[in-house]
Amino acid sequence: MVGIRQLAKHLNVSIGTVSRALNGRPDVHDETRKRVLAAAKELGYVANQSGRSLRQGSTNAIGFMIESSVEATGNSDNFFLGVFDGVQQVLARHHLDLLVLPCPSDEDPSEYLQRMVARRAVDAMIVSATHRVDHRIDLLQRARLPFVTLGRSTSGDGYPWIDLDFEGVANRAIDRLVANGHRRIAVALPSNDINLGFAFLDGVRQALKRHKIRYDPSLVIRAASSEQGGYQVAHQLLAMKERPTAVVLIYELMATGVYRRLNEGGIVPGRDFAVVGFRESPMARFLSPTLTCFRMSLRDLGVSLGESLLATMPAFAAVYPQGVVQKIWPLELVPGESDAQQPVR
Amino acid sequence: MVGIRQLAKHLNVSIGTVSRALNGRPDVHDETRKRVLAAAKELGYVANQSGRSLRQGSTNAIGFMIESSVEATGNSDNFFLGVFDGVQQVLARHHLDLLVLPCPSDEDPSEYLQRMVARRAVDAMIVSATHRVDHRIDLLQRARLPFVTLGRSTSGDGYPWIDLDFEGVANRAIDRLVANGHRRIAVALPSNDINLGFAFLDGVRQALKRHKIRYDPSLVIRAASSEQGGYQVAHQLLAMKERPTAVVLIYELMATGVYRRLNEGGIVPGRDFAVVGFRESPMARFLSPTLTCFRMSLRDLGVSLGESLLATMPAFAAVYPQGVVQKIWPLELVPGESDAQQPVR
DNA sequence: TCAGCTTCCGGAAACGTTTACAGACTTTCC
DNA sequence: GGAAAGTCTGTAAACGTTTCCGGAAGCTGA
Repeated sequence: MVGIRQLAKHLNVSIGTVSRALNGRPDVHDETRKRVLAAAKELGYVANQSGRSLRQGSTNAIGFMIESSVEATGNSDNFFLGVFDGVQQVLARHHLDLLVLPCPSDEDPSEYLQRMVARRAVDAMIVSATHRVDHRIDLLQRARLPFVTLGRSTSGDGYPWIDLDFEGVANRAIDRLVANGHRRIAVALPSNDINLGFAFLDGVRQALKRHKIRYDPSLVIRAASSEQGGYQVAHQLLAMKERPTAVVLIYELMATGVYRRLNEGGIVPGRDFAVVGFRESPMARFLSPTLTCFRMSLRDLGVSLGESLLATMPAFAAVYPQGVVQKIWPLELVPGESDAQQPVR
Repeated sequence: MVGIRQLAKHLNVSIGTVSRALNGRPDVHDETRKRVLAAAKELGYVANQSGRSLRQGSTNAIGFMIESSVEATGNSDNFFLGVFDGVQQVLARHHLDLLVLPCPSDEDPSEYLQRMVARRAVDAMIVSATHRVDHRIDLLQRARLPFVTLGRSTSGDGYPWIDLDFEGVANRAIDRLVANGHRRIAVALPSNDINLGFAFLDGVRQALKRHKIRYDPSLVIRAASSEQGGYQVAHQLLAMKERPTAVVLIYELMATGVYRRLNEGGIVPGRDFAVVGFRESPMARFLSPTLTCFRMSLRDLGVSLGESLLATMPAFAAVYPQGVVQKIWPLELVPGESDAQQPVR
């Protein structure tokens, strides 16, 4: 493989000149720069990343930590692919690369992150699926590694985050259901302590209070973020003595499972039982009757994450002067038929 | 941040000794090693990856290239999450990390790969979604970077791959449909030149030949790997003058779209029109009537990919002496109701 | 003419590791 | 008792790049 030395020798210039030429430094003759660029292309030279980052102390890469276990992260129906694309769109403007770091399902997320940070393989991080208390945030702050989280947490202080508007979604979902005459409304929540569950529940309780409906903890069902989780939620609800007439789901993947269980019981969503889903996923678009849910642009979310991250990196702060971004990401209501009907009394 | 120098000074030993102790070299006193390990943990020292890989010429990381665009890859993100987990299980045994490299949707995959290879950020690569002719394979061979592809290609020569058994799946799907009395069978294929489309079509034509059914190119519909793609396939089929009685789908994401279009036309899958899907995805499990499709373990596939990759890496060839692995990955038939009925004549 | 400025380039140090080598000390064996 | 072997450690070079620094050459203006 050709290194900068071979390239320099081939051109009869010093390696310093080659480096300056390739990095767009002003103090190199235009003619020389052209020759260097041409030769680099011809010989297929690309700077060795290890050498470069050792010298510069930066890697020109940013990391996006996800979890391999769908259960843990919650989002799944092609959620991440869309977000990656948005992030990369921003990073490409600055010749930064995106490395996705999937935490193995059998490793502790904090330890995994610790390893990745310590390796200094990336200059900054996007961390998804934040928990109520999330040591990863302290860890990143201690390490002084720029980061943005996708989701909030009670840990850490004054760090940048972007969080889907779980609170708003819950509020609007309840509002719609109440407007349709429902009073006994169940909620499906995550089974772990991922933060979005708390935000969602907050929204639910706010809305119930506004509508002067007593909050009944027995109507909160915890389940996994999966089709099966949704099935179990519906199953539990149907088995209740005082059966609720509606359910609000926190995970996009739950909707199909809920529909399946309802169908098995001969119960038609939107006629006999109201369902409000979360994200309008490709899967949700298929359901019949159509699911009332909430729409967002994954790509735009990715762009926003990328820009917020750059804003926290000293090297780019001038270009993205937003400072510490803390943003609630809005979702747009997509009215469907699944919550259209009054409950049967 | 603490480097090996600070650690050495803190322990009053040389940096050489620290390095040897941490890397498990035999020529260091047990007592010393313990002290070093303890101090490293206490000070939170982890070797800087850039320095290490610069010296060793290897990065202790392997890359997994995917494409951000679902359309291009054909797989949903839950497909990859499962595979990642399997790969990591193998890599963890050798302290290798997995970096997922998502090719932006607006960048040419070969150029993206070229960049990643040239950066020398990984020691080896797994490349997914291979095309009929795929320059990435030549590129990797020229660069002498160990790699495995998920999917075959006509490019390159004697390189390791693992490919889902598209041919076998197509054969079995057709067999079942023919056994159920179908003769006019449509096939949904990818709209691009991804290799799996060719393998699938080969299988279809083999099976048709065995059953002495003429192959009718007009029954081959090309569409995107998505719910919408499936919808369009069904739409086209229903509009045909000589309407087929069955369809075999190549992408897991298509099934829901096909069902939706059939439902709209008041056509019941498995009664009025037969459908055979591809992978048994979480989504597929929900469909009603149940979808006839094919099951595989994503995690096992990941493990196999990981082991095949290590077998091609000189440093691990002794541990994984399989040599160049070329493996057809089997899928298990999951009989459903969607193809159960004889066609209406 | 020459001091001062600008433009361009080469030389060399530095980044943080690993590892070959040499050497100090201890043990073994005749 | 001394040579040989074994055990452990320190020293220093090397990996490929970027960047500071000094200096050569060309230009400007008095």
